[in-house]
Amino acid sequence: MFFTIDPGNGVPIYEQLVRQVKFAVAEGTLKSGQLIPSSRLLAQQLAINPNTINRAWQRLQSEGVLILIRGRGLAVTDSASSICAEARQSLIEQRLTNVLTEALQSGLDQAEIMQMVSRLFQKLTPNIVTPSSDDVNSTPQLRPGHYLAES
Amino acid sequence: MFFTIDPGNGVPIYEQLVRQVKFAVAEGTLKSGQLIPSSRLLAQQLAINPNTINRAWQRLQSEGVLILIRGRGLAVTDSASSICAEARQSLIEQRLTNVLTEALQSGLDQAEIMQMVSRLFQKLTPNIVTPSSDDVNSTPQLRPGHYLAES
Amino acid sequence: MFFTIDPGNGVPIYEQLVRQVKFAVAEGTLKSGQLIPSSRLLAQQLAINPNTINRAWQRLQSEGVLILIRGRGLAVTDSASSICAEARQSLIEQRLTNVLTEALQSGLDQAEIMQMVSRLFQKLTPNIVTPSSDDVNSTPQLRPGHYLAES
Amino acid sequence: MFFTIDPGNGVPIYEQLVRQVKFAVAEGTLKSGQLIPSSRLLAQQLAINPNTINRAWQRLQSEGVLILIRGRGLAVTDSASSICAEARQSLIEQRLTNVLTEALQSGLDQAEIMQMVSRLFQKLTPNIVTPSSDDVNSTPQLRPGHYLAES
DNA sequence: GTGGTCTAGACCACA
DNA sequence: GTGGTCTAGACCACA
Repeated sequence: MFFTIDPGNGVPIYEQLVRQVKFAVAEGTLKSGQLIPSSRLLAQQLAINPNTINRAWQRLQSEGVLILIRGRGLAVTDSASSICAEARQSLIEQRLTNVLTEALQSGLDQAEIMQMVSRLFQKLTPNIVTPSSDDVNSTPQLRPGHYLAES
Repeated sequence: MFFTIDPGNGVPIYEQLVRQVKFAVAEGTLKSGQLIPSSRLLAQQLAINPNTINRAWQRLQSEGVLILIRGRGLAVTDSASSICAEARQSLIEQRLTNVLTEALQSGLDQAEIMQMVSRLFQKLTPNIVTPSSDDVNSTPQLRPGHYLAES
Repeated sequence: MFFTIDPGNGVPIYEQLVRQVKFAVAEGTLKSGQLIPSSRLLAQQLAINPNTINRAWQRLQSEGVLILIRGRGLAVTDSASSICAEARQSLIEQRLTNVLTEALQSGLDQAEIMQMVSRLFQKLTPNIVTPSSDDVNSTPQLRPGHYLAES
Repeated sequence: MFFTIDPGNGVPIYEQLVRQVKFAVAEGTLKSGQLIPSSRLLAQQLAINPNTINRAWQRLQSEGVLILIRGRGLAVTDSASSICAEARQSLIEQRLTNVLTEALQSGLDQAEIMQMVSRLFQKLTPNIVTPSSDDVNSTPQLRPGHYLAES
């Protein structure tokens, strides 16, 4: 499947998994009825503790995103799509609010902050207009090892 | 003095103190040579353990923001101003980068994110020019109980 | 592992630990990726409080020498080697500078000081080539009870 | 008189005073019978607490360097010269031993350390052969504010 | 099992 | 009065 994990970036591993599933569902990459990988299999692939994955999958079950189908595994629920879209929205909003609040409290004003945001976007989004063929896989914001870095 | 603490908001208390000092120095509220409150006094005022404050003050010493003057207390160093201005800049940038990166990875595009940022700013910074009468007391970013909230 | 502590020699215990880790990394004894002993284990072995060890390990984290791998422990970072080599160099230079400066200010001249240094080296490094039989067990610099003594 | 103090350099102020007196006696700058400044006067000049000076003067009395002459003040004893010469010797030796020991334990070898010592001497001792007249007062090791720096 | 945070309190050096 | 160090122990998140 498509999970990338960065232990030691501050965000708990199980949390990283939860977010990635939610984002995939919100985007439509993961659709209702689809099965997600078993904890044992995924644990092997990612070389992490199966307990950690169980924790993530259980969280997603308790939030109604996944449902256990006996003998088959965990599947994406019908309501997952709307749940995840909403979750994504509120998660991002929450985090943005926190950062903007802190930026304001640090003494920066709105104009300065907006300027920083614009500048950072330029760094984060590869030039869409003229992508050279070598460029295809080099979107810096996807660099594994920094996925979801928070600190 | 001017410290506000929110235990239980995820950010360690000592970390909250460290940031507030740095921001105050970056802003110019705290100036070179000034003594910061003694751990015992501040501990009493904030109703927390002096050790917690010591931890913050020591962090600031190790970063060159404060210097110990034996028998007198801790003073802001000469180099603190530039250190803190830089620290503030990189702290905010780092956090903004993380959130924007995550927002992009969640499937939102730059336009959508910018829209969220603008909307959030409207909520965070009450329009000072034409404050509606309902607005008077609702500056959310100053609510102490959520200062520096991160989770 | 290989830590030796001398409480009561003036140098704080946590400081002794910090230096020993840095020196071990600088020498290459501790390599990138290696886990250092857990605070609880080491606390037992050295018969000191785990908090004291935590303090040392945290200092090393804040300096980029160690990194937390959640649930596993603390590992030596990739950049630790260069950081520690540099730290060792500047630490020793700083201390040498202070002592030499003070020696000069005490009224001794360079020749006298150099003579002292040579004489002390003879005492500290037993002649390995032709060890006299009395010498066998008298390598003073390895006496644990004075490791890192400073006062 | 001739005292320079650096609060906040790690070495206690009273200790700085003790050393300066001892070194002055060892050098012959301060001679038997000479009176040293009263704590009240010196405290004013140095802008420090009189208690701190008393502590230094008392230490020197207890070591036989100073003696109280009622109604006149504190005078350098007859035996001070030999006491201080010896004290200077052992103080410097002790400190040198500590630093050299630590340098060896850090993994550096004798040759490397000797090289550092030589290099540092070049930085510390102004060129004696051709002192230009402007140079007279610029011996870097005397820079106040760094006198006796230890950390 | 691993650290991280916090409290409570002792003891010390220094001014 | 000021911090600095250390102990003892609680509670938590994470793997």
